[in-house]
Amino acid sequence: MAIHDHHEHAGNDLTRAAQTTLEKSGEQWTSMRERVFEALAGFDKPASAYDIAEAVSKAEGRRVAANSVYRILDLFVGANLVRRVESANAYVANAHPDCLHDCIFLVCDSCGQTTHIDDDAITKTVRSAAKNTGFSPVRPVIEVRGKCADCD
Amino acid sequence: MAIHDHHEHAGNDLTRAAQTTLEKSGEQWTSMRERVFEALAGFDKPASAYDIAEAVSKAEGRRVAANSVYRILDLFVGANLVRRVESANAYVANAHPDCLHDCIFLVCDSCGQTTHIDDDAITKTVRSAAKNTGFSPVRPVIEVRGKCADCD
DNA sequence: GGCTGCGATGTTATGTTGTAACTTCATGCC
DNA sequence: GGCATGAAGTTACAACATAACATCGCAGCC
Repeated sequence: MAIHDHHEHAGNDLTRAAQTTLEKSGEQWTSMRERVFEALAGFDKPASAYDIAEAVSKAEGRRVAANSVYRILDLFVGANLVRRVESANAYVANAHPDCLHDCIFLVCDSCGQTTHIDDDAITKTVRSAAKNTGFSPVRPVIEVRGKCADCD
Repeated sequence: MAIHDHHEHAGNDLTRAAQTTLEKSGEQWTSMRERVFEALAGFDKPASAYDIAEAVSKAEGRRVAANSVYRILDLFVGANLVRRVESANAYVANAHPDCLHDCIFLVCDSCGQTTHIDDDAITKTVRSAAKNTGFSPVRPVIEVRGKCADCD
């Protein structure tokens, strides 16, 4: 699937990888951050900040404000632990926070399932097409809306 | 800029082209629709539905609800008169409603200026990468965030 | 003329997503 | 203890989007 090899983390392994990556970037891995990360990783499709706030609230037995979740998500996105799916206003945990990619999301319009592919050839082409028009690309957003194999 | 040649409309010409395209798709070109289209075309960067509602309200001297604007924008997007910039929650008039493209937006994070390129080679590659994973692509969303030549 | 059907628009309300400003809490350090 | 700092809580609000229902205007028909 990916052009190069890298390790895909899952479950506790993923959480540990996230923790390591975050700490390497000089940030703390707090229990609140862990809960947010695990809540997000527990969804099988992109989750909104409010979805996460609700999940954490439930798990926690107390009210957690969306606000706090946003703060943490922003931090996570900056540290590559989490990606934002722009066309869905939602977030997904990054299965390999330890390597940096422009990534491509395939978002099913029926069921919301979102799969993630890395294709550096495509993203490089997009970046250079942008550069050719005098634009300095920072972050390509490449998402494909359509139907997943199950819904098709 | 574009891979193939097509006519870029502007000003009144663009409005007429939009009208023609919309009518060809079996919809009416009402005065309200014209006002919304012209308001959008009058912005030099992507405009939100609320921006447009405000512009039309001002031009009209009466309050126009965002709601009505959304309805018309949805119609326009469906008829290819207008494109939605997902990563900006905003809309732009399509300079050539008469031909259908997956299109690529370059969005400046500083000034909001958004330029539009058509590169069918890229979009075809993206579509086929999606197909290769069993996904049926319907609408690629390809946007590049970065800095425009002026802001760089 | 008056009735009816229909598409467009208006109106009001509400849901969802995202930020801002300020407070409180926990921890480490002096 | 007192204080600095960063995390998290609280409250308020701004921005984006949709839903439900009322009204208007016009074409077709009796």
